[in-house]
Amino acid sequence: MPELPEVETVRRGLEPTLVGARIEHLLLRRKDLRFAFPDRFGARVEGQRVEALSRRAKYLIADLSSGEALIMHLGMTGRFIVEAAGAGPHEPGEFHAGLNRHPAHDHVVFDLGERGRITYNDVRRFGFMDLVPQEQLHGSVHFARMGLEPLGNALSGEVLAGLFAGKAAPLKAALLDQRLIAGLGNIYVCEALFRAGLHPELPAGVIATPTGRPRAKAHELAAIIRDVLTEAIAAGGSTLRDFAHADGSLGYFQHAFKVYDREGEPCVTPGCGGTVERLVQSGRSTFLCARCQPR
DNA sequence: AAGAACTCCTGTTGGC
DNA sequence: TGCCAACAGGAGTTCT
Repeated sequence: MPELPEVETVRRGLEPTLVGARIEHLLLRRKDLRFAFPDRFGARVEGQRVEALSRRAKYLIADLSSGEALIMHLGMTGRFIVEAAGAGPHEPGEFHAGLNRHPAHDHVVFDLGERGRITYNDVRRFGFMDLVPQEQLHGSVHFARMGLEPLGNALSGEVLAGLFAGKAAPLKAALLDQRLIAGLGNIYVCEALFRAGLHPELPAGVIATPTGRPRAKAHELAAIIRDVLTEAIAAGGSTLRDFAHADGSLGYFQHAFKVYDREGEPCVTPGCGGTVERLVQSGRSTFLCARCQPR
C-alpha cells in the first residue's frame, strides 16, 4: 500500500492523537506480523508516553519516554485506525465497507486511555514493528543501509548522478532500490519517469554521464522526484484499493496519475497520441508512454 | 557483486 | 454462475 506520501499522510493523521499520549495497554492479537514482535513487547511499551512521531522513508518512528524508539512499517496493506475514547473494548466485528476494513486483520491495538485507541490492521501482514534504543536508531538493522531521504536537501542532481553512475540496472529498479533513495515505490517511480521522459528500462547510468544533456537529466529527475512526492503528500496520498487515512478518509493523488494503472488509456501529453502501456520488470508492473519515454 | 527471481500473506479481479 | 490464475502500494533472502 504505502509509499512515502502515504506514510507521511498516516504520520500526520496519527500525530495529534498519539504524541503526548500514554500507552496504557497494548493488545497483541497474534505473535507476529511479517516478523515476530520484539521480546517483551507489551512490557516495554505499556506505561510509556509517546514524545514524538517521525518518519524516515516508509517507516514511522515513535519516540517513547523509555528512550526506545518504536519502529513501524506498513508493508503493503498496513493501516492505522484512530478511534475516540469511549468506543468500548476492542471487538473485531463485521467487514466495514465504508472504511474498507477487515476487522479480522486487526493485529495490534494501542489503548491510549482518554486519548482513545489506535488499531493496526494489516491483511497481508507484510508490515512489522520493532523496538530499538533511540540513540541506535540510525545504526539499526532497519536504517543502517538505507539510502537518502528524497525530500531532504540531500537529493540533488549531482548526488543522483553519483548514485546511478555506471549502473546497468534499469532506471525503474534503481529508483526502487531503497539503499540508494529511500521512500519511492512502484507508483511514484512510474510517475516520475513519465514526467522526466525517461524509459524505465534504460540503464540507470544514462543520467549520469559526466557532461551534456544526460547530466541535465539527473538534475531534472531529482527535481521531479521531489515534486511528485510533495504533490502527493499535499493530496493526502493515493487511494487505489485499501489505503485510507487514520480517520478513514481517502487520498486523492490517484486522480493525478498520468500513467500508473492506466494501461490502454491515451497518453495525457497534449498532441502525443500515444497509449499508456504496461510491461513487467522484476515481476512488477511498469506503466509508461513509449512515445514520451523513448529508449 | 550486481541484478533478477522467489518468497512471505490474503483478498480482489478479470477471463474463460 | 463458478473456478482459477494473475495481480496488488514492499522488501528480505536466495539464486545466477
